[in-house]
Amino acid sequence: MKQRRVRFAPSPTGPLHMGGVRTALYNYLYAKQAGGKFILRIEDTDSHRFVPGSEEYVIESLHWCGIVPDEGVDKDGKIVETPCAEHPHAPYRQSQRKHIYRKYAEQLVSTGNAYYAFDTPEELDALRKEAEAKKSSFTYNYHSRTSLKNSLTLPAEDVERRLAQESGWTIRFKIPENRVVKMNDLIRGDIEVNTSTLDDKVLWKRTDELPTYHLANIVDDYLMEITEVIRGEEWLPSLPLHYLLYEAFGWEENRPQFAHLSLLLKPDGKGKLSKRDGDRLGFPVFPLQWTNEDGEISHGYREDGYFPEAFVNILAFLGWNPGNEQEIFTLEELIEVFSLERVVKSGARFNHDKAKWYNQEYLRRKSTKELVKAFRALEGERLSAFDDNYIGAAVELIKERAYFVHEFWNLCGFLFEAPQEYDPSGVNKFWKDDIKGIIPQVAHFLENMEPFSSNVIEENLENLIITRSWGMGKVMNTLRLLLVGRSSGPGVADIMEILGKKEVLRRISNAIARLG
RNA sequence: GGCCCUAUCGACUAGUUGGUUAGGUCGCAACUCUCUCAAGGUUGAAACACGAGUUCGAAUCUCGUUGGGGCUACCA
Repeated sequence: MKQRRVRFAPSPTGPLHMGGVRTALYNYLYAKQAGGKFILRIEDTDSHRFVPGSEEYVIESLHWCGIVPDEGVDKDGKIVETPCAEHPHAPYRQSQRKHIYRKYAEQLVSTGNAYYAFDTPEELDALRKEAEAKKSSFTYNYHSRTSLKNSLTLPAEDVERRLAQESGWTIRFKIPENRVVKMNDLIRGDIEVNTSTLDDKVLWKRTDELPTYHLANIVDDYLMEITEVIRGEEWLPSLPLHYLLYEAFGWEENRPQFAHLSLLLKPDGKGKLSKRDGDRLGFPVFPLQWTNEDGEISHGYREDGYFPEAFVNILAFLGWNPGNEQEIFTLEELIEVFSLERVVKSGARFNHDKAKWYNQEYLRRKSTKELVKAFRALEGERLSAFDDNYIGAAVELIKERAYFVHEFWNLCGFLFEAPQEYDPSGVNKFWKDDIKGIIPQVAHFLENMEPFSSNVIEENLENLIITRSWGMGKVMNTLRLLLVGRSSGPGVADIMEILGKKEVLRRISNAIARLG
């Protein structure tokens, strides 16, 4: 079997959305499992919508996820522009392949599969508005093209003159009339469409003298020897055109197989997931943070504290499952078990809670060493006076209660800074006259405790409290309040062990002094 | 409007050759553990969109309806 070659082909019109990352991921998994190549190609044939920085954003996003292209991007993370052994099909940016497409577009005209059209955008707009007024719609097709300005209707000399004189003309594909195109999709099975419902799509644009997606895409997939096209469902309606193009070029033998992925839907309401949903519902829709030209910041999974492994896992399970009950998969494991047959056909709704759960699962799987490093990266200054062992003990105490590393400080900051104030409702509830007499006795008892370890503290303290009939809850909750300033948190004995005897006694006496 | 795709708990989904108490995960609830809050453990509520048809028997096959999604640009 020949080598599998798949591609991810985003257009640089802004930040890559998580749905795009999922498409890239599925392509990557498919390629890696088959021992094939994953290619990145930049489809920048729309000069008007180009957004600076989006190409770099795509590459950085994929890199963060560990979805690294085999072809199209060099070791420095740049799109390859000149062919070499590893990147034989360069350039991988379509704007730099313009000369290639022109030839193929004209080939289609000469074989009668396409024609020059001279209608201006304004003329076509007018026709659309006119049709709209009559509650119908204008379509450039077998029916209407006979009455429009193109090389099919105009005399040959007129066409010659226009091609020579006029700067603007487009090339349109001549969709055959009343034929059934039989297609196959790896996920959806057989699909049939009658060509009479299709329109004569523009293949070559007059406005920026570049091919449209349809032409560039087919030519590049052919030239780059792509074997499977795994892309979003929004392309399904143009699949018949793409089939027809392969046929018109005589490339049917080399036509890739297609797989159309369902779209990611809004968590609530209607429609597909969009940029705005993230801000509205409080979760990121982009892998990495993005700042647009107006300075507006969109959240990114990376900056919001998601681990890339978790993000990849979340994406993989949005529209695919392994068929068993395992939910946590590394990239390597996903490569092993992924299959297009198990991709779900209907759209998947993103769920923020489940995404957080995934991150929590990955957080729990991290070693203390890794978490200490991540914690330091986030809270460097506040932790600088403490060594890794101390921070490690703190992390181990609270890691089970966190979804994200950025929650660590709130969960265990009291181990690094003595409380500045005491939760008023806790004070109100616990700091009563009887306990005021008990706490100094407890402090005195702790002074002589050796070793000052969680188990010893727990056991002895419990004995003391029970013997004196003080009440476990009352004493322990008060101690927690005095030690950390709050009435909730980890076990008191565990907190004491990490703080150490000296600090514990200091905090208790400070608290007594402060609270009176 | 037209064309195409799609339809199982609130969400993600299993259920690939028709026969299951329709399973799992997130979330939710209760109980439990417990010095608090989490976490953990146990349990529970929760779904085959609807209508025909085929069949002894349909979540599963067929048709229709309805819902959802996409496309309908000289955007991708």
